[in-house]
Amino acid sequence: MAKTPATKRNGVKKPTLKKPKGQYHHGNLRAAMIDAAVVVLETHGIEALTLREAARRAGVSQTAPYRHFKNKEALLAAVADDGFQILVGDLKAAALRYENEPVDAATAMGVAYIRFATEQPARFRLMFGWGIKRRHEYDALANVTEEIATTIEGILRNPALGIGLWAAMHGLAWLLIEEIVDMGGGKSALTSRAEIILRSIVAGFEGD
Amino acid sequence: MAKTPATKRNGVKKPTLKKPKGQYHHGNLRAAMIDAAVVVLETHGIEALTLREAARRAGVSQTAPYRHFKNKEALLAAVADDGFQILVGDLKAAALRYENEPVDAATAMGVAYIRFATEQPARFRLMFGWGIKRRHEYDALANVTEEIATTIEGILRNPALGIGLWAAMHGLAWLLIEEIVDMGGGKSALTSRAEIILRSIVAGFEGD
DNA sequence: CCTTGATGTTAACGGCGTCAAGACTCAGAT
DNA sequence: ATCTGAGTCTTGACGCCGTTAACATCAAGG
Repeated sequence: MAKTPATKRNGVKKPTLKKPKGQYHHGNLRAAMIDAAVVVLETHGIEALTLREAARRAGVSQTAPYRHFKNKEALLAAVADDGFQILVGDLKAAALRYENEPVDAATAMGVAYIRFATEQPARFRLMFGWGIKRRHEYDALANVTEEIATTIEGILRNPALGIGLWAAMHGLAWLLIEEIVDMGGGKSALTSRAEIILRSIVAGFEGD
Repeated sequence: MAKTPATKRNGVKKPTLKKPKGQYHHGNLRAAMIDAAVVVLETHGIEALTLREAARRAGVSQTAPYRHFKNKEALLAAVADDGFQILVGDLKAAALRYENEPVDAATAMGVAYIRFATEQPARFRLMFGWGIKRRHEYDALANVTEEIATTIEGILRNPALGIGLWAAMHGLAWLLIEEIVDMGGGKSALTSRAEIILRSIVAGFEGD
């Protein structure tokens, strides 16, 4: 949904985090909870992300969030959806830079995908590692994953292979953030090596 | 480590589950805990997998497992490692069926990978969705992922692309079990469609 | 001003992971 | 035969968690 973006990609100001003390109402607790959740997620991992901790950081009591989220899962869904909005924006931007050049466009999308994952690994895991039934209970999530699929498919000459491209991007991202494979070097080395792999996969698709 | 397999792949008998009642000692609590954990995992999902529940199913008190596992995470690691042993066996068997035919062998491995994931999705998620630091704290896990990597690389003419193949297999498996993409049809249709995608990726690698 | 609905607080419940202290069992040394 | 000690399991307790119920506060419109 991301009705309230709260903090932009490189947000200049964070309008709402802690409740103005002395005031009974917070003002924008929903957004503040999402922000707090994202911070906890990336700094202390998902196991440290508890409803109570996020509420503490927002400066409200532990049960206040229930006015804005049905339960903990709903907060996680909001955080995930927020991330998906950013991701889909990144992917579209990457594709747009190489119109009519499928191989370059697909490779750029893959690089963007992997950059997102490595920059916010915990959030990325939350977005995709969630168990089955959940996802379909939140319309926003189902919609945005659909959007990613069509974005990817729109790049290739043979859209049916979109799944393959997504799978390759996703698998590579996942193996990297879980540190199951490592590709040596710093961040730039990682990106360039990932690009090589992605390009060879895409080339296979495009018959080049 | 999987020192005590407890239940074989298609285990004919389960020697140890509940503690023989009236007896003080269980006899094989470590294996029984792993078995119980696997059952809970696949029937009620990972969020239902608690130390106390597994202990209940094994018929012991909630703290008995601490004699065999340092903490909950150690139990999960054992379950994961058990799964990895099965997976690596499946992969090697698939590769062995098509010696000297890289494309077929790699495709077969991919199919085996996806079959494992779709047959035991919760366990598969546990094995790979674990957060970073953990994995390196358990030698067995680091070793077996290494083994998978070399198994995959051994198939291709250009071993450097092993990462790409693993990524493709893994990503496809993940998108399927999370039901982010669906490939229609029943199980056999899924397998055959997955095979097509995998083959086109592998073909790109092998320059065929 | 007074009602009303939205938003926040306090108190409490059961379940969880974990620790500390004690009870049971059994193999081997005396 | 008995003692002993290591290994195993139990009971009891602690703090944290998600969640609910009952109550308090605030903002806005009649």
